[in-house]
Amino acid sequence: MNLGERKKEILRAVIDRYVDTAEPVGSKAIASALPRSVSPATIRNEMAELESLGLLEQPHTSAGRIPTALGYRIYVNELMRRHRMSIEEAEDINRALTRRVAELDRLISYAGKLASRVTALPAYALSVAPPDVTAMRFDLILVDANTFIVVVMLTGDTVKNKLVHLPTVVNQETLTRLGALLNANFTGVPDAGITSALLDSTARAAGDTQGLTAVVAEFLIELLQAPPHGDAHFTGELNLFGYPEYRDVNKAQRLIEYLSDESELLRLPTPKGGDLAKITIGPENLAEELRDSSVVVARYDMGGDAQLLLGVVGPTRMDYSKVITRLEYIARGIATLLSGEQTSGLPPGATHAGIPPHTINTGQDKDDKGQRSDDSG
Amino acid sequence: MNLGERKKEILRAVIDRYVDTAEPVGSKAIASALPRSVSPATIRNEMAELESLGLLEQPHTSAGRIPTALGYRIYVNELMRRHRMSIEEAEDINRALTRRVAELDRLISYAGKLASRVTALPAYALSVAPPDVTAMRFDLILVDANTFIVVVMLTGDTVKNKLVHLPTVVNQETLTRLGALLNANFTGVPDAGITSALLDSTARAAGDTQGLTAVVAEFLIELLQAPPHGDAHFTGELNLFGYPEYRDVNKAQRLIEYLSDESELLRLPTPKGGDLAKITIGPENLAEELRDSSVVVARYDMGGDAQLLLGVVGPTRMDYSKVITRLEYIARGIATLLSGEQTSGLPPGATHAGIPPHTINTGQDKDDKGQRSDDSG
DNA sequence: CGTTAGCACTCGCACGCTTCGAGTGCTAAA
DNA sequence: TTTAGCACTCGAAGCGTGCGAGTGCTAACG
Repeated sequence: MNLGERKKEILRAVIDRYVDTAEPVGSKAIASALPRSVSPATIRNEMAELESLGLLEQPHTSAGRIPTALGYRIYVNELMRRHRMSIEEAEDINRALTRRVAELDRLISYAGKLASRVTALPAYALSVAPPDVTAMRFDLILVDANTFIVVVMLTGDTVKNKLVHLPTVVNQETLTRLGALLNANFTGVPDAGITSALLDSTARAAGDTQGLTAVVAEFLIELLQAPPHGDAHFTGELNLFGYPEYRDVNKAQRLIEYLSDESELLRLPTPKGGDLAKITIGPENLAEELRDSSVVVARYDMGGDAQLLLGVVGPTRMDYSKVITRLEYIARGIATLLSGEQTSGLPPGATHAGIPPHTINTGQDKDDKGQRSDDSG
Repeated sequence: MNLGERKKEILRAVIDRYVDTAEPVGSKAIASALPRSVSPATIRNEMAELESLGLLEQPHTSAGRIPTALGYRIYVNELMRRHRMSIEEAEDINRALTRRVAELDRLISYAGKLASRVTALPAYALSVAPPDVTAMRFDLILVDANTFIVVVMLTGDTVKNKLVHLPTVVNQETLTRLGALLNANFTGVPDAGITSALLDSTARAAGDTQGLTAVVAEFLIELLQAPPHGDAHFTGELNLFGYPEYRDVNKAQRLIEYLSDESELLRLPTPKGGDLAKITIGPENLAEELRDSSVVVARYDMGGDAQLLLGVVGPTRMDYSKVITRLEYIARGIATLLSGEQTSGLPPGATHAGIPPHTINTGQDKDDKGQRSDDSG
């Protein structure tokens, strides 16, 4: 899209103002907002052209203009000024992050909450685990005659346990033997590798006639499959009601219901390749339910194939620049926390001063001509 | 409150209808709804008296009547017909319950979801654990030179674990000794019993110079304190928007925000003494935020001091009878699942046929004259 | 030829008025 | 004590009007 310089300024001004007020903006307002002094009439002519290019539209004759999805696209790809967080804000986030160092699950969900808070939008957080989670070691702990605990350590420093009550009596010997066999046969084995043949042979070798092997295997399979590809958390739904575009409660409700389904979250747009973030505007969304909302997602790679995805959903009229900056900042902070020391104190990469300027990547899948911009001012 | 028979019928009729329609009900509607045939004028006279008794009110002069909080109170205590669930409904709930047998946390939270679904109201579920959770056994598992897993089994068949990375090297010997000492010194000890003197002596005896004892103790304290008195789950917020009394989004939002705070959930009204359920109507609520909503909560004792609380929050105009029946049914089902077999299949006490008629206890703390009724008609 | 002033026109919105009807209280008769 | 009749109240819905923000078009200007 090659627009004249003035058209760009006008489009940007219209969007900036519309993002602020949620009301159609007229020629007069733009005229007084532009640095160069032009008359409203000139603006009107330009706006008429921007409209015929499909970047602006009028809700009705006699109203001002509002941006179309395409208009936002151009804005995001070419026009948007990179938002810089204030030091206070960065410190606020840092403080929120340092306070919480807990298990992965909680940290991820907390990231979502934090994102929601700082963007004033509903947010979600996904940790996309490497698809090849496997067990690393097994321990079976005899508690009493018919109770034992299975402790399974998985790749990624995750430990899970389960208390098993049996209708029959177990002895330490069987348990020890089974433990050794599990460690020998089941570590490093993916979901699909757990065949009934393997189960049978293990059970026989362990002298297990009580189905212990099956119980453990079932638990293991549950662990390997359970979060299909990671944890999904969605929070901050209520923020939606703060925006006039969701004044219609049913509309908001439909959206929230859609997003409350974990499996849908996993299907949301994801930044691919070298992109750190992805903005999907209104009708660019594949899901019907998102067609008049936008999704902004930041990705952070946590070593291996593990990724952290942190996203928000909101009206197409959102402050993409602020949102994306904040999401990236949090994702980076969380990821560094995870990969770095377990001790508290924010890792250097996540301090305000330490953030390097970085690419805004706002890939759009269909008819994405690969525009990218590194607008640093 | 001693009302004439006809006044009771009228009050009941007004409430039944208002619960249905959410609109002021007039004399004519009542006249045609009552079994005995009376003219609207008579009803009007009676309604005027009910109004002067403070049981009904008029939103404005020329509208019909709506019940006051006191009116609901009388209704709930004396007039309400006990709702009987249909077999289909009971089976629906049974089915939902049998499908889910998981860890306590999840089961409780699932109970909330289910309650919310069957009542079409926001719901919460609390498992109020006996205040005396303690550790029952410890196991320390050496993973590699500077990593080990702590497995703690708590009262109530809960098992928790934590992976500990150390900056230094541990050996199996230290770990074994520490494990034995933990089992000797820390089992059955409540939160407050974990003194630094105990820590010191244990560490010394174990030959622990690396602070392992402290790490484990910290984890233990976290476990013993963490859920101040159990887990709280709140779900189904969105249901609120289905009711005209929460058409004002801000009002709904305030309520939801209030209830999203776990610590507030713990402070909600609780059935005490012999009561199985408690209904708190509008201004009877202590919390300002609940003053124009009602809370219905069912309790189920799960052996020991452990309780399951299952509640919903909604407009004062709610179908108390249906709601209370359903909550009790679910609470009973869940509690039986928990205390009963781990295997699936609903315990006998929770089948439809098996539910004995039981007391409706709708205690009201202030000026509760102890009315109770076992209206089984 | 781009820019701008002027002007007629459009159209949503807020305001005030009217009508309608459900429901009431009161009175007087059954 | 109940009921028919009646005047009255008052919110909700419908309708016309005026207002104002904003537009597109035309014609003049540099």
